[in-house]
Amino acid sequence: MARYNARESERHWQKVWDERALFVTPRQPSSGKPKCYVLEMFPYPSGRIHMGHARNYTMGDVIARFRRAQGYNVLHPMGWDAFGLPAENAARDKGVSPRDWTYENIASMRAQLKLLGLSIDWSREFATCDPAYYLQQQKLFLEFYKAGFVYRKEADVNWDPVDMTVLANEQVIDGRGWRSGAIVERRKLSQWFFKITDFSEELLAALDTLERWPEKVRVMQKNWIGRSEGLRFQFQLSNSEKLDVFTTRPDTLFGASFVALSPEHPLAQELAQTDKKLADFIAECRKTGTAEAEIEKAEKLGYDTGLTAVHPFDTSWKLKLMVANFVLMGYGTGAIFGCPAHDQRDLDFARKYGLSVTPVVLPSDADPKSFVIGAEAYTGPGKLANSQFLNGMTVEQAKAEVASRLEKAGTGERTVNYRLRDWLVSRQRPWGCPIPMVHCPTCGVVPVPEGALPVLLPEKIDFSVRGNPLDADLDWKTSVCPSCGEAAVRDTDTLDTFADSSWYFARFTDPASDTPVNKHAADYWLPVDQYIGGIEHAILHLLYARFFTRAMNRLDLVSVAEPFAGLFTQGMVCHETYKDAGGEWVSPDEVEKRDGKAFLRASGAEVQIGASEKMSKSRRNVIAPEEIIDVYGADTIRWFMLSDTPPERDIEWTDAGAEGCWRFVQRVWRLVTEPVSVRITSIDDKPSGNYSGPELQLRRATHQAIAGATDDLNNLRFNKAVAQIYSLTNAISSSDSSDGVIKREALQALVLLLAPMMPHLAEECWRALGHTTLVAEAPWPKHDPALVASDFNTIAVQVNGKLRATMQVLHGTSKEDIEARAMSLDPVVRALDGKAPNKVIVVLSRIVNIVTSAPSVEEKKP
RNA sequence: GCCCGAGUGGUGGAACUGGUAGACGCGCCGGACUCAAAAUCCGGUACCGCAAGGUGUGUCGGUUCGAUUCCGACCUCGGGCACCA
Repeated sequence: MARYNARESERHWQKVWDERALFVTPRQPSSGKPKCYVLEMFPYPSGRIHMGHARNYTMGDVIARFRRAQGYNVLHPMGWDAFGLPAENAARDKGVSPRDWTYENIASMRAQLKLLGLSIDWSREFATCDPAYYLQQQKLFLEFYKAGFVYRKEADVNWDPVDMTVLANEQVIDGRGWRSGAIVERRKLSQWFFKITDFSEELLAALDTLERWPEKVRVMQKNWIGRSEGLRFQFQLSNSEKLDVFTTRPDTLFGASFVALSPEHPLAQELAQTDKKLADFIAECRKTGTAEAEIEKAEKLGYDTGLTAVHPFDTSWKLKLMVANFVLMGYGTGAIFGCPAHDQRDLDFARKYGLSVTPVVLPSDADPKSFVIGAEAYTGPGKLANSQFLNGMTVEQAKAEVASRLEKAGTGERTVNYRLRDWLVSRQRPWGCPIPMVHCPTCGVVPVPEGALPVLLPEKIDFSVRGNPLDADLDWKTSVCPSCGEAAVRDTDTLDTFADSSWYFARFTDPASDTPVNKHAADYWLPVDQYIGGIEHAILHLLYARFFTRAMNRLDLVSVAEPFAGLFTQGMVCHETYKDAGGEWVSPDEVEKRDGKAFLRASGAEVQIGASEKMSKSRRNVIAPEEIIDVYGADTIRWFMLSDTPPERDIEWTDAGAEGCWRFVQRVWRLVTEPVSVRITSIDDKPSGNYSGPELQLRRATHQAIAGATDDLNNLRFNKAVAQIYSLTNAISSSDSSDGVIKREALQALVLLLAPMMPHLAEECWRALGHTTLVAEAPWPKHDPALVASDFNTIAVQVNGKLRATMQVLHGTSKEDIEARAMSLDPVVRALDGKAPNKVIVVLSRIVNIVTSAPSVEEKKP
């Protein structure tokens, strides 16, 4: 029998699926079927598909094919997140246009993806750099603008000096730009923002409704939004101004020993105008970076303004007004009152400047007379002390009391503060969606009228200029004011590319719509039932997409508020790393492995085997998917990605594993096609009547595999579904049954279960079994519950909790009979050694535990 | 520092609501077929022990007839957040 020729078969079946437009989802999906929208995070067209893509898209494809077989209307589209800096860098380095570079990459990546045999509806494909797409995005931007979800303001922003653009807070990691790794600088610029903070509360609250999201992602978003409840109130200052502060600990107000402003606080700035030393101090503070390490070792520094603040409950009590480097302008009001006894930062500060430290919350076990604060602030619960009318209250009671008194006095208000800040979306980059705004000297900022859209990018972008090429392109930049008709200039910034990916899933539901979203189509398909991608987007993309969906929902463009009902974050693909004697990274294809050691293929010199790490160019441990497809075929790589490792964990690519997958492909093919004494019968034959012996055994294995694999796929446990299929394969090849009908039933089930995972092999086997239809169109097999439950149970027999024997017991046997049988077993008799059982526990169909005596104290000790 | 998650054979990993720890894969060992090899097939494979048996799920303790699973403390690794008042 000929070996399975993956290359030929895969090409053939891909052509057949394509010709029959099998995966093209109709515009009018058949009614009466449930819908299922399966989506993987769309790729950036870097030029090549990597193993991470292969894993991601294989998982999505398995779900899409599985749901299709189960009778769902499935939507499974693909597109390209096509704006972004790599295209600009390529353009600058190679002198090509970013557009050509991007579309060429898309063409080659599309071809590579198609080799994987994915069940994708390619008729819905688009790239975010298509003018047809960004036209709709500009419309959406203007709708957001009209609704007040977009605004422009001057603010201190994060400037990435390498990528030459501003960045959103989410894109600054440890003080560095997320792409370039450059330390970001602070600049005061006028920029566009999306008002994501309007949605803080609902973005937070709705996290609890996202039951099919990983807990981890929900926690990360929760922390990022950072809700804290507290009190905002006013201090009367000695210069007769008023100062707003925010606190989460109003209960500690009688422990206050100073009031502090952020160096960036307007009042601090104002005072600095007439106070040279303060101006110097503020300048000094600005120098401190925002990187983690710097903050860690940064000393608490303060400057006494000479002003004082009046304590809200005691007009004779004056608190020093300081400017302190650790007070952030971006949180709360940019001003605080310091209570050193109960806040570590305030304590460090107070010790340095000799300010008073009065404990006002005492732990329940503390002696009020002797309780003092040492080097550590006390932040735990307790009773109030040294606090006039608050004395004796709990922290909660005192918080409420202070809040209501200040609210009554009209100088305070209970508020909720969020860490989340508005999303800065302006980018000083030319390869992005132009912001459809015009700046007119007389009318100010004016939106481009819808009829004048799209604002197209220029045909040619000149990268030789300094700064943003769009800004330097006078032809492009020069425009007229839509309002007064006079000369004006375009906004030369483009939108953050994360905006592009914040609504593409809605666009896929009708990519030809002449409005951003066809509400009818979107309402049918949304939310995405299963979204799959990397954990690295836990905050960035996933938070932005949630915001966009909510904003679109408020504008009645879509009915859903949440875009992704189910989210799955898959692990990375790793590979061993190698270093030569000189410490240089060595690529796996230069390496030969023998006896657990690695040698250079060329010279035979031994190389050091390092840790398994994420495949990356810098470590040279990349395996290209197309090379594997070329040797073994797509089904092998797909099977590898699904086997063994749970999908959320990192998987290690190994040659041995790949060969094992390839051997399994051949094994299935042999099993289906090899000549056997019992020729499997016609496709219409179905098992009937009662079977026993090997026939019953094989039928059981078949139906258990169907039940198990179905359950595993429903729960995205691909590795376990794979194990079920292996078990069924073993059962078929070792079966003694000579009944062709039973064998056909088993083989068909095997092929059907295999179909979502190894679709090409499955088609080939399906045909070999005599079918003229496609397995891709065959319904998912159903198990017979009677065959999954066995008549017999294997019951474990323990003596004093230790396993001594097992026995086969007919279903329905009484406890008494089970106990009697257990007692008569040889190993049990031996273990009992004449002792009478004290107690016998019988759990039907599971276990018998014979206890001779309650373990004495001695016995329990080791 | 705070918040998550994970520690199981040589290895990737199974074990449903506490009930036979190690399914399934990889690797390894032995055998068959072969002149030989590849491929394939059969058997074995947690550890100690000839066996009976004993020991084993990061460590220590607890609850229980029974704990990988529940509780407490700790150790290690991974991830996230971090001057957020």
